[in-house]
Amino acid sequence: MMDDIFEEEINRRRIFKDTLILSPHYVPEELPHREMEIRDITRSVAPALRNEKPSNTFIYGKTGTGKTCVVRYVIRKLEEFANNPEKNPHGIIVKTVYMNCKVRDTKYKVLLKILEDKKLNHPDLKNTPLSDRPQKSLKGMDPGDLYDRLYNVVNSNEINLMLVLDEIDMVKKGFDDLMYILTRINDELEYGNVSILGLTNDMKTLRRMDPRSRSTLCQEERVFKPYNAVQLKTILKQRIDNGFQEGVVDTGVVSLIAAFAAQDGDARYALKLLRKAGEITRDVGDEKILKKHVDEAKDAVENDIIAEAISTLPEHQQLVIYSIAALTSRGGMYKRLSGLGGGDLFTGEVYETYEKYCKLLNRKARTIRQFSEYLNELEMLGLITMRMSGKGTRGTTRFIRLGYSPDEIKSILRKSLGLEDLEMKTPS
DNA sequence: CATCCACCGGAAATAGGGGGGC
DNA sequence: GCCCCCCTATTTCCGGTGGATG
Repeated sequence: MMDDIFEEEINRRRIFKDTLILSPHYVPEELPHREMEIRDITRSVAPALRNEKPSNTFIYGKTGTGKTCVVRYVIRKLEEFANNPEKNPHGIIVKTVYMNCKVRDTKYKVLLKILEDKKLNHPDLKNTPLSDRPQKSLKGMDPGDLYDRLYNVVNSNEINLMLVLDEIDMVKKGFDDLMYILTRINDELEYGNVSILGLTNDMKTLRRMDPRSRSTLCQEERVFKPYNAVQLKTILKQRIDNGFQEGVVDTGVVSLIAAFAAQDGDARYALKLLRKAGEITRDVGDEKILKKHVDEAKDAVENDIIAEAISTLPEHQQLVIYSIAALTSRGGMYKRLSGLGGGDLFTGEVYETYEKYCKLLNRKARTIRQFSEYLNELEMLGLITMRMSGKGTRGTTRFIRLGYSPDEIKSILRKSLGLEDLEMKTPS
């Protein structure tokens, strides 16, 4: 009897139906407004089913425009097709390896990931890369050997191998060499082939690329446009139907979320907002999502994004950004000198502060050369912005400015750096 | 105009963690 | 165990750069 009351209560306040559907990695069965892109990429990839090498394809689109989703969808379908004996009576072998180059950021790591992938070490295959390695790792092997292993497994099994390199712009070391290796292997292979799908959200990638790498990678190009508000609404509705209980999300709320996300055309952001708004609604015990929940969710999501970015940074980069935050709230030299309200800092003063925090925490400070790299990386992450000094300063320096509120950043970092008790002793 | 400043960023050198092969 | 190779991260070296200074 009491259980009934509990259950009734639980059901009444139930907001979600299936949170998995709202997770960022979920690939739905239907991808609204990407039908054309799916068709194009399927066409690019399909020759593999005839044992022909697909064109290497370069896909550009800002975050949240569905690149990863579409590509994963297509390669999943491709493999399903290839693994179905009725549809693929000749048993043509198609393998796809997906990787995110944020983690595999060098030629070597990319090669390792390919060779250690389960799909290339399947027991049905001959000459698998790991067959003579009891420790199941190829770390430390010479790149020439890695190349031979790749050649052998592809050649002796006549594999149509498709590599998906997501965030390909993050490959810094050996990118051109990697592209070269992957083209050369096609020339040398007697059977099978290797093709590349490269995804990026950074247009500058193309400019930076060696022309030869570019022509290798960009045999075909696709651009994904940002979603508009109407399209975002369809996407949200689709997830709401399966992810939320009925009646929890009104159309007004959908429009509101779509409008926020339409500024960048970012579907991932829209889904994050939706999910967060649902969580907030559930936690306060309301029955449906209200406008105020969405507003609150917006702040929370933005905060989460920064907190996530900062807390996964290496320690020294955390120290750098902490120094910037500390100086920003204290004013910085520019403000002191000019009396203007700008929050800009000089490279030099930030470095000095960084050194002081290092001393405080008994860490060895990196040299200024390395420090300068850290600044560049922080800028790429959007945590700070920099511009070259113009008139009014001595020499060339960079003005550094925090992208977010210094207090937020300090409080996130104080814990992870263990600065809580030491803060008072900070030298000025 | 010469020179200095304060920093930038490429390249080579070095350190340190693994591993192979004998 | 020894010698050598590879990888990554960091330091060292050094030739710029754009403006300020005198």
